[in-house]
Amino acid sequence: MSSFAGRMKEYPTVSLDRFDRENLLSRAYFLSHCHKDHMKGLKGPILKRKLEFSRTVRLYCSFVTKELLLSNPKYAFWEEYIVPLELESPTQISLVDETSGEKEDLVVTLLTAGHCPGSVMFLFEGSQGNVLYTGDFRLAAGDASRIEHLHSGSRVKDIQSIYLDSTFYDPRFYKIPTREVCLNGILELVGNWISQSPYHVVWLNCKAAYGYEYLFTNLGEEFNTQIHVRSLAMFKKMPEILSYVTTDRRTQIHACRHPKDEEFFQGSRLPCGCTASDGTPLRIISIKPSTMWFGERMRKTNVIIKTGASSYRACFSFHSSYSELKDFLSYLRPVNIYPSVIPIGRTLTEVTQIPQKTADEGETPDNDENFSLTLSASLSNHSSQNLDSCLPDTLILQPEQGGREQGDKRPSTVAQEESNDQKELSESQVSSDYDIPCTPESKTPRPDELSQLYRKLASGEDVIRKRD
DNA sequence: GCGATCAGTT
DNA sequence: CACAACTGATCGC
Repeated sequence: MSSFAGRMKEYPTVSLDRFDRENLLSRAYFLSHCHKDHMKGLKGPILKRKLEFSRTVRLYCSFVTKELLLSNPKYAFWEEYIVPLELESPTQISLVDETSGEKEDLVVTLLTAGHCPGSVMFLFEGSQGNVLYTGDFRLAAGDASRIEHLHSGSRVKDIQSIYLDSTFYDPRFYKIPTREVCLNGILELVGNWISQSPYHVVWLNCKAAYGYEYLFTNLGEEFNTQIHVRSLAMFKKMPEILSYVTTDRRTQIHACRHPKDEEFFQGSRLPCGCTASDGTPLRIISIKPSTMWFGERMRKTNVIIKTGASSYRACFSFHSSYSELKDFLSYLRPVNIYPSVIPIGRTLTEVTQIPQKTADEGETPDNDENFSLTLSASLSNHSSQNLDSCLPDTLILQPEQGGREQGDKRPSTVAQEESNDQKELSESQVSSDYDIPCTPESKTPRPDELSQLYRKLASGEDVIRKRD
């Protein structure tokens, strides 16, 4: 789960993967991929209202992410405000303060992230240096060296900060078999089963999320078949996926789902029924893709585990392993690293916090969403050493002063972001509605209304309707 | 009735 | 087995 609050220290007037709270004030939005935990606030009525008034605020994402997003009617209102960008195409974006007219230019480049269809990393280049926001990603060791726009000639660009998918930043997850190794294990298991008879079928027990599509296309290609899924609508403009999926259940490979499938369909059942169209009972095995990891010295890395008479787990990961993350970081050598998630299992060591906001500086929302911390604030000072030794083994959140009660399940540590010029909104304010001026006859705001709206948004005053 | 949030589950 | 999303309870409007 991403716990990133939405803004980067270097370019605080843009928001990424978060669209609520203070992100409502941003001049531009970026969506790295279409998973719901990166879309918080994206269907919010306040944001919708803001877009209707704005001439310059847009959402930037890949073409595929745009398609996936708009395939959900709840996000349809974004259509005219999305600017899809090609991968590997540096694009200049003007960040305009619509109140003052103040303008800042930023160049953004989308880099493939390998997490799910359409997933990208954002490389920002501007007055505050080069910053890489990875979103969620899975890249193999050595991949960073093959990304052109991380280089300038033959040299790696100077990276001020990386906002990192730190899901597996823990030595416990040292090694995760590569995509290819995992895929080959699954291909072999599926092939051995479905070749026995037309009534031998497999059910891929996938979570309801994008990211398994390359599994479907590879299986479809290998066995010259299609995979049964619940809906094709989201892929209708993606022929290379669409051609490998079907809603016709007469196929030997299924990834269909049913709301109650976990309870009833484990092992030897199928969400779409357990008999063939001629009435013959199907012979079903289930394969659950899930993350498997191995220690540094672990030799045996079996990517398929039998979990029952007719059920298996197969290795599959949406995120880079520890060693892949270390490889990525030691290649790019950023000055700062900001982890995007609370580490799983924390037994760890060093960490450097960015300066904390003091408790008496106005209202600080009491939540765990604004945390942000940095490891090794000065990696660049260690240039003569092996950088790997400068990277902390693990990440840990530092205890907050006057910490929480024991038994509180939330992270016991919250590092606040540095205060920006923009005023933070308190929790109660955020849940209220903005009282946005509007011309009754038309959606078009009068010029003074627009300027008034943004002045109010910027000041945090009067915009919030008071509740009693 | 809708949406947000939380705890629990897979 | 560790991720992302669904379910159901609860609360507020």
